[in-house]
Amino acid sequence: MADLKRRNTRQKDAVRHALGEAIGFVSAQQLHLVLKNHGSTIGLATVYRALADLAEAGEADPLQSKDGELLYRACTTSHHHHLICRACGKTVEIEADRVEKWADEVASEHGFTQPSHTIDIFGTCSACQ
Amino acid sequence: MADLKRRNTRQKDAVRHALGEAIGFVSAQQLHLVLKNHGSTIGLATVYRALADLAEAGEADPLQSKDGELLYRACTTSHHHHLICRACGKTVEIEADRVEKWADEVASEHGFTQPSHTIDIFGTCSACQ
DNA sequence: AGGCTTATTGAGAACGATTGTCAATAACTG
DNA sequence: CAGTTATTGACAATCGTTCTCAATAAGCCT
Ligand SMILES: [Zn+2]
Ligand SMILES: [Zn+2]
Ligand SMILES: [Zn+2]
Ligand SMILES: [Zn+2]
Repeated sequence: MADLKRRNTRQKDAVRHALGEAIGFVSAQQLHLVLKNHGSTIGLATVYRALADLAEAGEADPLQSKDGELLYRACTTSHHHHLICRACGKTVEIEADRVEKWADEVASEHGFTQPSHTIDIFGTCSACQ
Repeated sequence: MADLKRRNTRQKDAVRHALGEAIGFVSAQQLHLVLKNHGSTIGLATVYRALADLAEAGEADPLQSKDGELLYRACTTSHHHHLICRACGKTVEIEADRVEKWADEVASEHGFTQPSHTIDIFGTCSACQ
């Protein structure tokens, strides 16, 4: 389990940048297409690996889409949740200590430890009515 | 769009029953294996179709697992959420009007309509510590 | 700058969950 | 019971993701 030394590569930076430009949550395949269209020769597997790394580093938030795809979004590092437009993907970050506390309380009330949670809100944004 | 007439089949009943026996959330493949082990000759595709039907009818709750699998559980028909043990899958149904209201308010505060949400709590249950 | 070590890349194969195809079967109707 | 057609089951096909592995290039040390 000797931790391996991470290297900074031009590819990982490209993924980070493309993710930052994206509007809402995007898939690895979408990002790969965008990068290709911009002239990059980056491989699809590399995009998958870079996104997984960014998510582990807290630089990206992962989201299981309704149809089983794994989507990512560039995010602030503090814990938060998302309000997502079903039509255009526009996303608002949500913070609510009350709900965080509620989730942990529910867990401990039932004798569950090491609580974590998944909370996402969906809707149609004002521009997409 | 002529709605087609649903038929009651022995296979769908078998899936419904097997789902009821299951401990927590289970996958179509798991149910298929269980049914096979009990002597059934049901096809895998049929299990997938039956579960999708049950979910649409509100008789089962779907859950996207962390690793992209679609899991199901026999549930009450009223709206609720789940507290799930990461180790053994034991599941507790949670109802909390406060949180329901909060989610809808967050949506409307940001101009989002037709709100819906995904809320799941995970932890390690007392038996699995 | 030059050379060494090894993490990272990219192309393609492999994988696993899910869905589509289609002839055979079996629910319902009357 | 006979006719209509929704449903079944075996298999192929799809799709997102991961694996494999030889080639490349970061980081490090002269
Ligand atoms: Zn929108
Ligand atoms: Zn939270
Ligand atoms: Zn448990
Ligand atoms: Zn709810």
